[in-house]
Amino acid sequence: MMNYETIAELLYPHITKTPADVEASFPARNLPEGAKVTRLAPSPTGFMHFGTLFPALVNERLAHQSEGVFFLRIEDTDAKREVKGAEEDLINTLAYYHINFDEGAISGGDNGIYAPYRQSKRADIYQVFAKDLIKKGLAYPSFTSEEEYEQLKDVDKKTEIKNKEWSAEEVAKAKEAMLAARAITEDEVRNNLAKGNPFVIRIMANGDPEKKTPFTDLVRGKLEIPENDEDFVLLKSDGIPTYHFAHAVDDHLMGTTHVIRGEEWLPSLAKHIMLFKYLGFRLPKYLHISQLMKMEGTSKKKLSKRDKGAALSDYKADGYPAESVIEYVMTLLNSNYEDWRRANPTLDYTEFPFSIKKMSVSGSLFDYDKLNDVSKNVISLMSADKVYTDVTTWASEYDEELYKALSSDEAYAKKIFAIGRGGKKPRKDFAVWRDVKPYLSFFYDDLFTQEDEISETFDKADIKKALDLFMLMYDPADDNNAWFEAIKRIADEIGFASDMKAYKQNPELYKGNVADVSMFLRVAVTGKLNSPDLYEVMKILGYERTINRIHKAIMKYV
RNA sequence: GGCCCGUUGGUCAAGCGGUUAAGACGCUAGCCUCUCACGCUGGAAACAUGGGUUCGAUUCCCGUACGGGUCACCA
Repeated sequence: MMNYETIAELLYPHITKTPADVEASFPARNLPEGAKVTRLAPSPTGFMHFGTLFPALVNERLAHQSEGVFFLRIEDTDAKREVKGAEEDLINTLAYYHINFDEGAISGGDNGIYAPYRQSKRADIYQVFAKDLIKKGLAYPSFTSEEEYEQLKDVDKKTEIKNKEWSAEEVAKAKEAMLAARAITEDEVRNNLAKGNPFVIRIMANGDPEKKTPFTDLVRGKLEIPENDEDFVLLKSDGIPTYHFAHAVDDHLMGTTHVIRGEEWLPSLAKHIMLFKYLGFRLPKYLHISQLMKMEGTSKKKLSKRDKGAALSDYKADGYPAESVIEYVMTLLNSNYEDWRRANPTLDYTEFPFSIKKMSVSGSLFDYDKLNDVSKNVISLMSADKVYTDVTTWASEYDEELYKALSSDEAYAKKIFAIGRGGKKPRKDFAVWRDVKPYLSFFYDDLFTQEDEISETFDKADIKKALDLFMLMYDPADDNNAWFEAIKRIADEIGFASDMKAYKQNPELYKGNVADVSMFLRVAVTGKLNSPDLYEVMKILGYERTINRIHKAIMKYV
């Protein structure tokens, strides 16, 4: 007869608290009915990527929309994989995308009554529960010799598993070994401890995978989960828990009501259900978000950290405003978000009634075209001041030349950004701040380049004459109409059609039309065949700069 | 390989037993227009497959195929 009580004491003599003691020090939350408590629980093993932002936003919305609590817990249970600076990057990046926490491991500190929020600092808490499970015969220690342990550390588990195909025999064999390990005796424990052999704590799984547990996932609906029969590890040999154990203990203690995570966790659900049962905890609600995919050749693949577009820093570098990225994520998360946005173009996204029911069950494919379109819309609704501020901030970090130009004359730059902005049909020139420079470089003499030339089909004499005439006729005091009337007169003067309708009916009667005349001017003034409204452009450039540009162009035809 | 999840146009996605199967992005024709960017009006383009259940299946059930996930002292 095994004495579980004794084994537990041998293993954890320094743990004197009971689960009840721990529970008492972490009282339940006092929140209004229906308030959701959610959390983001990242592990600091790399830099922020899109796949973290995705569930982060769901967690944040669901909590704050229900007057609940959203907290940050750092799952730093794997010292080997920990990356320096990752936690800081995580917090900064989340803040950049307006993901704000009510409590947790915020900016280096611990903010909240359930502290600590870093799992590496909670070892004793987990051990209290582990010890209790051992006492109850629901978990047991599993020793490895020092050599075996060293070997274990060298194995590249990830590639090994990836390449392994599990035969039925192997599975049966592993199971047998597991059963043998359960029968560890008090003496064996004593001996191993005396030798200083490291040990892990495993759960004593009593599930039968043939039996299915009905389970309801908030996005996926009714599922059938096979019971767990695997004696998975609860505490690693360093005394730190695995994800599974930490999840059960922490989310219980911290009062998480909704566990929102990626669907890659679905297969582990059986373990978690078992743990909550063994520990006597009430199961939280679960919501498994479908994975974000990317196109690789002809098939879809999980968007992994290394993929282009996965690192959130890429979006910042390209100059996607944070608002655009959030907006795009919202469209991915709730299928009716775009309809709502059309109906409420100026409301903040936080006003949107986020609904779990409208979340996608199948994975979504990351689509740059769509992101760009969303971003263009977002930017088109910004004020010129906001655009100026954002572009300048971006340029200060990524484009010194542009930064210098913009900051040299704030009022001038704002006038440029005001073109076609604020009306019912705003221009949509920018998807990213990177687009800004090529768009407005001609406004600055230092950045001006002659990009396009007038087609050879036009007579150079005509071009010169048109430009000459404009020099004479241009009156910066003219309004848009008067300005255009002048161009029409020039057209008539050089044998081009001033009336487009007449031109279209008999194009052979003319050498060209007003649009062509405008084009001559546009190429002279902006160096490009395409630009925003020329009248506006000239007004912003100012009389002198406009005339200078035209003068220079004329010189080419002399 | 075992287990789990999924499958509506190129992409995202409404739909919840009877629909001309929405909408968005992209592509495309045209209109508007001093060019561009907008905007407007159109167009091409889809229910993976086989069997049930049913008067009737995109919708419900089963199989098949395909795709994805997962099987660590990682999360």
